[in-house]
Parts: sequence; structure tokens; C-alpha cells
Amino acid sequence: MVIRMSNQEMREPTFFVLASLADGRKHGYGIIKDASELSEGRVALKVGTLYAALERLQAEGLVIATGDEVVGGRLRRYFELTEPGAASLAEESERQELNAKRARDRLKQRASRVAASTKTASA
Amino acid sequence: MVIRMSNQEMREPTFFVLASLADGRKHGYGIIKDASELSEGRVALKVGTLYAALERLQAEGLVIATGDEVVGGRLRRYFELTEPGAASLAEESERQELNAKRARDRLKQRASRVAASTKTASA
DNA sequence: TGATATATATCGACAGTCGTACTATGGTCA
DNA sequence: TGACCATAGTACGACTGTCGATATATATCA
Repeated sequence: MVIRMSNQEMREPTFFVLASLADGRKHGYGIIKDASELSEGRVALKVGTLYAALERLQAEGLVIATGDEVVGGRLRRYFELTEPGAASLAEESERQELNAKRARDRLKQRASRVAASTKTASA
Repeated sequence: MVIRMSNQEMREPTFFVLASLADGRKHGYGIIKDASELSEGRVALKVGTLYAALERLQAEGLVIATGDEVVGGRLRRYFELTEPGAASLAEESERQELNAKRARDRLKQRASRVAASTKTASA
């Protein structure tokens, strides 16, 4: 298992793969469907991206394969979130929330500055 | 000016370039310093990344160059956030906050599930 | 019969970032 | 004086994760 530096940004598709699996055991296509719902259609995971991400996340130990099943004549590869995977998702969520908060604070200040300068300019 | 699809993820370094400029007019190296402070040392913008991002953001109209100045014998290239740039940053912040919230909700549910199954297993 | 949904595999292209090396000035310190 | 560091920007090859497209196969529905 490859140990990966934390403190490194996680891309949105990868984030949604973990977030989807936080809901419970799922197979590839199920993750795609779920991520789409979870994000209200905004995130459409591409198959290539998904399976590449699953391989990578397995290698990092954030996800484990929990058996293949044949349902309706079709193969399904199931996956589950590991504890490190859950921790990683939690960390990433926190980071994003912090970043968003910092940006919004600055935008707020900026908005009042812009309002003030507009007032000055028109005066 | 290239129009770029919204609904597309923004990478962390790019996000911090915009967030830094939301604070006001800055030159390249100033952005690096500010981004580092703003993120409590977590985000260390690389020079290559920064100037590439600034070129790109200019082409997208999210940032404008507002004059070069020579201070202490050294060239400084100054930049400012545009209104579309501020809007883009706001949108991105909102998206990240939403994603983080969704992930945390699921992790919370998962935590109670895990606690329940542990209890069952030990009973 | 053909279209659509489910389900996975594979692979080249691409964008943004990283890492490193380079030029150049000014200040500090031994 | 020379060595070193912080500031400031340029340049470019390598890398990673995602995209886009193609392929295979089964079940269902019109």
C-alpha cells in the first residue's frame, strides 16, 4: 500500500467517490449514479475516471474491494470505504470548508470596499 | 477572452490566487506570501504554478494586470481581481462548502452505523 | 430488430501543477 | 570583500488525475 502525503488536494471526482462510499458498500456504476444524485446532477463521474480512481484509492488503502457479484447476468465489482478512507474524506471536507470560509470573508470585505469606493466616486 | 465553462472544478492553487487578490492589488511574489499566510502555511504556491495561473486567469478575464513597477531595483508585476473573478471565487467557495457539508453528513451517518454495528458485534 | 440501460475495461490526449534551474538586485554578516 | 539569503520573475520538462472515446456484453422494452 502506497502511503500518500496528506496536505495534498483531492480532486472533485475522487472526493465524490469517497463520499459515495461513505454511504455504504457500492459497485462502480452504483457510485456513478449515487454521486450524480448526491451532487444534484452537477458531478457526472466518467467511467474512465471512476475505475482509475478506484484502483488508485485501493492502492492507497482508502477503499477496499469487497467481492464481485453477478446480478442479472452482469458482473458487479463492489467496494467499501476503509477507516483511513473515511478519515481522509473528513480531513478533505474540513480543508474545503476552511478554504471556502476564508475566501468568503475576503469577498465580504472586498464587497464593502467596492461599495465604499463607488460611493466616493459618485460623490 | 476565453469563456470557460462554469461547473468545472477549480484547483487549490488557482483558488488561492483569486482569494489572495480578493484582498486587493498584489504582485506575483506578494501573492505567494499572502496565500501562505492565508492558509496558515498549508498552501505554498510554486512560482511556475503561479505565473501560469495568472496568465490563464487573465485570458479568462478573472484577473487583470494593473501595471509593472520597479521597487528597489526589482520588477514587480501587479494584478487585480475583476468582478467576474470575484464572482467565480464566490461560486467556487459555495460549491466547496456544499460538497463538504454533504460529505460530513454522510460521515456522521456512517459513524453512527459503525458504532451500532460494533455494539451489536460485541453483544 | 434496434434502441436504451446496466456494467466494466482500456487508452490516448489534455490541463494544471510540480520540480528544478536560471537570471538579477539588494541587504546582511563574517 | 565574498558568501549567503530574500526578493522577483522566467522557462520548461515531468507527472498526475481527468476527459473523451471506443469496445464488450447482457437484459429490457418498443
